[in-house]
Amino acid sequence: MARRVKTPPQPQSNLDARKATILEAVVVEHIDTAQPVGSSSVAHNADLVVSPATVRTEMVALEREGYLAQPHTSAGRVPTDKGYRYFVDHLEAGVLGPAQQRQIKEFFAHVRGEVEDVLEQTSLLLSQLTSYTSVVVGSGHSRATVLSVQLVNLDARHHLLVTVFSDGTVTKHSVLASFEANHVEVTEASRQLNALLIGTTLEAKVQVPSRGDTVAKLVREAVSVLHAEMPTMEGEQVYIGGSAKVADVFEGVETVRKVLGILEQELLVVSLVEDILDKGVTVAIGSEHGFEPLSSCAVIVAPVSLDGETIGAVGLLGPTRMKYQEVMAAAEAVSKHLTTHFGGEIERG
Amino acid sequence: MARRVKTPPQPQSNLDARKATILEAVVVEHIDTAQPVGSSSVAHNADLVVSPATVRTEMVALEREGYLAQPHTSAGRVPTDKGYRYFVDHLEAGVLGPAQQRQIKEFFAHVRGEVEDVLEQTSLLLSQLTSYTSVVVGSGHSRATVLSVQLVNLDARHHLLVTVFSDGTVTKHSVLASFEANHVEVTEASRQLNALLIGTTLEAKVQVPSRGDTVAKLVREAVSVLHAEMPTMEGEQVYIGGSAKVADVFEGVETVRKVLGILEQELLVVSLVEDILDKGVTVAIGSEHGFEPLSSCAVIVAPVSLDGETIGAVGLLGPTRMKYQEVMAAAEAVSKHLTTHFGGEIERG
DNA sequence: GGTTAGCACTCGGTAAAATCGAGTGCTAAC
DNA sequence: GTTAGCACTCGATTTTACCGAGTGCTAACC
Repeated sequence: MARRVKTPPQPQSNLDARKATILEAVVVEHIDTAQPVGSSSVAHNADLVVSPATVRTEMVALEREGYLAQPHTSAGRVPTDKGYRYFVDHLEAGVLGPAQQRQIKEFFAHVRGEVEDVLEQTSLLLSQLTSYTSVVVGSGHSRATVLSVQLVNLDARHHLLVTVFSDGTVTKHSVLASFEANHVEVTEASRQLNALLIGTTLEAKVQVPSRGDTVAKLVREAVSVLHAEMPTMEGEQVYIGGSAKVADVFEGVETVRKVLGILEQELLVVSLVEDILDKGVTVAIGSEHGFEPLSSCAVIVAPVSLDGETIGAVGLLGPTRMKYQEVMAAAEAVSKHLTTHFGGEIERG
Repeated sequence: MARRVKTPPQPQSNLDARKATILEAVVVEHIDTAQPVGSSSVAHNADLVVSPATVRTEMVALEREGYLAQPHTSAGRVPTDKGYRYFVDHLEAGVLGPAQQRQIKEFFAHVRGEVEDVLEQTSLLLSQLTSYTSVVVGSGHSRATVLSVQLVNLDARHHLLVTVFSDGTVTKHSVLASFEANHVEVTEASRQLNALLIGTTLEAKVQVPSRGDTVAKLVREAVSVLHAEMPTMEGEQVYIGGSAKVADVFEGVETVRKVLGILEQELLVVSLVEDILDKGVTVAIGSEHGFEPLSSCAVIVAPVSLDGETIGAVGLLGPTRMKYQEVMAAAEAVSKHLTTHFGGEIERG
């Protein structure tokens, strides 16, 4: 679909050095204190050797250009989304603290279990690491091929279709037949399904038998149930870690409520993360993601890829005044580790 | 383990009719307004034909007996946990509004899909119905027998053990072997596993082959991986619906944070619900569940059973001043529907 | 003896007033 | 272009006053 052109990586807006320094100082301090920042604290701060008055003049300019805003006349300045954007675009990559590095290493050295478990635990790790709410998305297995199919009968009419995919995911689907089938027939259907489906993707059409016998009917039923899953894009996995952090990190019950409400709708979250990823961006600030209820949030995402293909993403959600450098470093580190974790798992095998 | 004796069903404390009426009036009004309740509003209210002064005298008594409390001298009274307890114990069963009844019927008429999906959706239904956070717990499948096992090989050393249980659950476990195995061996191991495990429960010990060939080693490996799951009590499913409601329903960021934090630890939630269920109770108010961080919460649970056995539970979590009657009715109705939904599903089969 | 009207009293909540001070914009001098 | 100086603004905080809902007590009432 038509999307806005990918611009973020090359910052277009240019500020002279001093304005940039001032803007940065304001952002840094405001992230730290959550308070509007005044001219004098900026002047005293940093490598600026100018008076507050000069800073003030510059701030007026920055405000006119949309980088800063004033909550009210006699208050300091607060960064706008555009201000944060500039800040982030000009951020040199941060380095993780040694403790955090150790924690990540420790985690990936000891984590084990199914992919799903690893992803879930990773989301906890991330939220612990950053104190923000984390989102870990594993993409669907539309590309995966079928490794094995099995029809298990629960009773005469109820069967369970269990499918194993090449990416290690397993799905189950109830198959409720309008006719009875005995054990032998189910086993035979299972055999035929295997012959039919192994090696195919869910997207592929398969030739189902058109005969009218019980086995053929079972096979048709099973295939249709399996393919019916397709449109729902199932297989998308989402793991949200540290939703409680929302209450810490946002002020105002209303905001907390809204954000929690969004987080509950996991599909929404997935599409948000994928949207951001599509735009080739790693940070979406405030209104940038075009998602009104989250206009006071910033979202940081980092893709997890395997063989050059994106197989998932990790994301972090916080207020616009979030600790970008730290969090971006954490997201990147974890996504890298995830990549090698899964990559290594397969190569080593 | 030793537990407090099951008392709640037969209320031991007896208040004379008037005190009871007053207590009830206070509870009702406080639930409605969230404000301390004064003597005059109680006197005007209801079937009491006494003056505020009399009500006051009674209130002093009720306070002395621990049913009411006064936030400060010149304020009205607020129910204590004990007060709520009395109220709940003497509550006649409520009736659901027609709209809600319809919604529930509608839901169960149209819901379909796997058990897991139904439970998840049910948790959403419950929270929508009641405006509180809901918890739906499906108990583990320790009692279920194995219907089918299959070992699928991903590559020479990685295999996936997929097990189908009689209750319709499916589990998968990675099996990482220290040796290589070819397709034929894996298939054979799969066959032997089936022969070995079908019909057994996870608790049962099975006789594994002690030979040293690849197939036997695979079988041993697979069995041990499968049985290793046992102690973790896996199979417990939890679905939490409407966690965002927490922000609406509790005042004070601190409380919201605490409750959300608890909800995140799903294991904790399960054990809480099961604990309450164990005590034979359907409502746990404030400190009754002995779980400090939730001391400002009330939890309502209703078991879901099948063939006389408890297979799960639905729960609702709100402030102690929650709408008990409504919520209990909703919980009961939904749990009944769930029971028949699953019961019917199997019988009809 | 239980009930009630009357009354003094308490004390949180709200509102108005006073105060403070961080921060601003402007101007004039450097 | 920079800066010191200054009047001004305006949110936040504190102070004070006040209101009134609600209490507990007592004395009268039935």
